[in-house]
Amino acid sequence: MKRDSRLSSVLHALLHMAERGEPLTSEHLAECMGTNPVVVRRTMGLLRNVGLVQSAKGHAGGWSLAADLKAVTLRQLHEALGEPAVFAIGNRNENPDCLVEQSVNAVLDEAFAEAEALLLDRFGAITLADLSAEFSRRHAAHVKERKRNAS
Amino acid sequence: MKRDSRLSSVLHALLHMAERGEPLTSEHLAECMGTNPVVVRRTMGLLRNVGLVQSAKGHAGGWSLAADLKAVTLRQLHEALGEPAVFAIGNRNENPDCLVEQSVNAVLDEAFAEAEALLLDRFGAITLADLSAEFSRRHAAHVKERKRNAS
DNA sequence: GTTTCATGTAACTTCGTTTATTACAATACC
DNA sequence: GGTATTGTAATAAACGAAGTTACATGAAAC
Repeated sequence: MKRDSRLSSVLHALLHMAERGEPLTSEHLAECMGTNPVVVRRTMGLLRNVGLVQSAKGHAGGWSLAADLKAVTLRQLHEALGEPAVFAIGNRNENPDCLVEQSVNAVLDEAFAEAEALLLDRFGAITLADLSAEFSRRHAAHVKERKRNAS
Repeated sequence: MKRDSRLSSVLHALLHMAERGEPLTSEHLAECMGTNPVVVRRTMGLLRNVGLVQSAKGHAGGWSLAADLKAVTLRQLHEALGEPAVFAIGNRNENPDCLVEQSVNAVLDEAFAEAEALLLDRFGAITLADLSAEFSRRHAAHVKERKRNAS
């Protein structure tokens, strides 16, 4: 089953944008994410629709953040991407006549709903600032490690 | 995103098998599930591999339950099906060099792991007997409703 | 023992979805 | 004006899941 990795992609892109501070072109982002500039524009366009980023054409144009890192949650991003299906597993038929299947669906749906609620709740509690902090932590550890190896 | 509905399918099939008590052919099951006999054999074969059902060739052959309804959990079935990916969302690259992406992955993975643990936990607590009971409840309600409408 | 019914399984095809690509219009800056 | 960049439609490619065909195997009926 092929997974939707757009959330992961945009997070990657947004953090790079936050690091840099100047607009990054679709081409640059595409290269750094191993994809295509048009795909980047399509995806980032969804974030622009809800005001999370802005884009500029022409010289020195590109994409830049339009919101405070502390104010953007993963849940917002998930919603901006159109709330794609969370699960790769599901019912065969959502509205079956068969009572057996209806029973199966009801029980499965409940379990899925709980797990989805938990996930979205977690997403709602994680901000871009949290991710940025996680990066800083890893970056510091990385630098320290490199230093140790060099000496 | 296309979902893997095999868990839903096999539950449907297993409950029908439990209702009937006699072996059901792949063809019968396929018809009642809106699919193909070969697909049924492929899928049920996975359950046979772990001893949950048995199959018989020839006249009066077919598929029948080989375990107690109370002893079979959804989690076992999920495992028997090869533990297919639960989520339709995931990381773009599981082992990136980029520290930014590593940070993103780490945070996302943690959230997914929690939600998956919850789901599998729920699956572990639901048996075929529970589903059968749910069906009986719905069946009784259905019969009652039909009676009421007829009078 | 031959016919019929059913599973077992490999190989192939079809289908739907997602992603990538091409192409070109629109716009901003120098 | 020329160049860099986004915006977007249309198309192609890639992929995986499901469906299908074909045939071998085995068990029961007659």
